[in-house]
Amino acid sequence: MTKKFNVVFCGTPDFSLPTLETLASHPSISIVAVITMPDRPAGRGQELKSPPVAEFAKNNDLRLFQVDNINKSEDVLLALESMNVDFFLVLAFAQFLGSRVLSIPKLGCFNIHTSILPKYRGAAPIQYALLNGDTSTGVSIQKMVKEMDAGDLVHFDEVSIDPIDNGETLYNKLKNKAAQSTLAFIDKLQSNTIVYTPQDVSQVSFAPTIKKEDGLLDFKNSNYNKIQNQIRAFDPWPGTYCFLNSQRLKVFSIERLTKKLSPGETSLEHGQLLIGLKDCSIRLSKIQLEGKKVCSDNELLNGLKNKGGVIIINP
RNA sequence: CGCGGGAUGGAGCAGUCUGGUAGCUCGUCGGGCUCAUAACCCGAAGGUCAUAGGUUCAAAUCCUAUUCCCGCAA
Repeated sequence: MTKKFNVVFCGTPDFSLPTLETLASHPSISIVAVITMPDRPAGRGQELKSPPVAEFAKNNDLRLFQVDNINKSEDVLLALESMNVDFFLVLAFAQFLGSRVLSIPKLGCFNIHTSILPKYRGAAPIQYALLNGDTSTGVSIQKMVKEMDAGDLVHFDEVSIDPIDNGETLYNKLKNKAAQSTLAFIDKLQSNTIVYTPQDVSQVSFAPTIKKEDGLLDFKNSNYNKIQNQIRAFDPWPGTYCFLNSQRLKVFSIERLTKKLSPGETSLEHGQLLIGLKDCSIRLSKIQLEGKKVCSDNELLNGLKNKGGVIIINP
């Protein structure tokens, strides 16, 4: 009879679901607890919403804890300490685990990270891979230590980044790959073939949290690749934007043109919205004015002819 | 009840404040001019003005309620 592992799963958004489902249906895994963030007001109506992981736990009768800060939740810590846990699996949890939590499970806490460590430690590895125009990234599983994303690697899988990938498609690729990597990791645990590989400290890079303002397009000081990668990386969140006569204008796709414009210069031709970059000029082909729907530059300009001129401003 | 914008021919928008004949830029269809064109000219079709009530001689416009879409914020 094979050993059955007692596992605690920590995660919050939909990103965690395939992996959680994989665990839940694995014959060698017994999920003894699921930890996630509390319900929060979300969306336009500010209605209280449960995180996807909480929904899953409720629907599958898993023991669920929803806490803001696990390190300060004494009752949860005591409960976890009494459970004879083999290991924690942490994926997109949005909380830091302190040393007391790390010491609870016998085998340790393992974190699934969406880059190949030591590259892109931090909160936004997916976006940074796209921002930098990387052609591949991956999923790492590391044994957690007190320093963020700095633990020994126990497993990793590579994932290719195609030119058409954006934040959403890469997110989905990695979401599913994380579940596969988890299976491979469990196999290693069962066969006792885990190798702990320290990270090469000289190769460390960081991917700090993305802020909404990071989506501001600076046409004047950017070249084509930078703008293109920015749009890819931040699609669909947080989105990229500039300003059209003081109104926010989201940019969804651009086209490269041979037309020569000086950096930052705007021009209207044949119903197209053009702007110069450092190395070429582009057309803003799919855009959205605040309060409006996504449409083409042509459609937007048709409507604007009833109003005034058009200027793109980058504050 | 977090803040704000919006719903008008197939598309994007004016018109609403100050009630009185449905308008603009496109697209579509037909014709003309071109070697030709995303060019230009002429003509045509196409709209229960989101929904339901109310006020009025008269409502896209004012009042009330509802539905849906979107930006911010998280």
